Amino acid sequence: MNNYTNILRQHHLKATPQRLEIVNVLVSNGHITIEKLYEVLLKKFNSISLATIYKNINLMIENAFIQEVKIPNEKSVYELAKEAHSHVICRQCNTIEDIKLDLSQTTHLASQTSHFKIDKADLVLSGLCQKCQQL
Amino acid sequence: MNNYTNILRQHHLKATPQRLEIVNVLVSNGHITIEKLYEVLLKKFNSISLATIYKNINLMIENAFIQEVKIPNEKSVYELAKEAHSHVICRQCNTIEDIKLDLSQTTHLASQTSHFKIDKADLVLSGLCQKCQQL
DNA sequence: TATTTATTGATACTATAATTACATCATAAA
DNA sequence: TTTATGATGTAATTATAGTATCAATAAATA
Repeated sequence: MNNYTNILRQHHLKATPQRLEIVNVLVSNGHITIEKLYEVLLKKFNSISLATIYKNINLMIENAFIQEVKIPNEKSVYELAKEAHSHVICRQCNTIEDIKLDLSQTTHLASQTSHFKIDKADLVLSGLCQKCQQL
Repeated sequence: MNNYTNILRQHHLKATPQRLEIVNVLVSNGHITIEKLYEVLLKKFNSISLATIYKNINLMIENAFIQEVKIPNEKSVYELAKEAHSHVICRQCNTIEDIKLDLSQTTHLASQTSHFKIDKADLVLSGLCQKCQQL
């Protein structure tokens, strides 16, 4: 029983090979679209169904195991749930990286000016990654 | 010739009644989905076509006259293009407000840690608006 | 005000995204 | 190892989003 089996069970999800592979892909790729996830899983399970992907992604979201990340001008990607963080995306190659930034000052200031009680900050920074800057 | 006519012409768009109303709705509502925009325009033009909405929204985006805003867990909304700003959304009533925040420190820091050349920051803050806090 | 050119609305269509039903099969727990 | 429960794959289906065509019409300009 590998370690992803435990993670899945903790979220009340049976550890099927398909799910283990989804987790595996999320751990290694980090951020992925439904479409791409299907494509990748097809390599391992040549008869996997898109319905299975959708059913699992939805279940995992319900169980707060993964979360959707909306990217300006792009399709949504999914990532394993973890502590709050922001994202950096390269507009050239679409690489997405997590980045830990302290936004407490910003949200505090925003609370004051807007009179909203703010408890979440979704930040997506766009630009060029190191590689693409050199091209 | 009202003032929206000029704005449209400056963006090389003929000032049709439908377009003037789209601008009008964007100015007063601030942020709106395609769906809702269609709904609202139908009140004024009872035979307006959804195709007209799409054609205009796309044209206006191409002409950098309006822009799409992606909101976590919600449909995209459209707003008039203006100087960079962030958004605050109420998770209860879905009200969206613009907010001007200085993110230069944050993006500068992010550039250093990520080695990305960052030129854009999309920030969506979520919480409860003043009204919904009281309910 | 006549002419050119773009826009509109109607309709049909295409594309993409997501869900359902159900028989078969696998996992987890007894 | 057996059984109950839940997951999978297939296929059909529904939902949602967006585009193309084109005749009629309106806006801009000369």
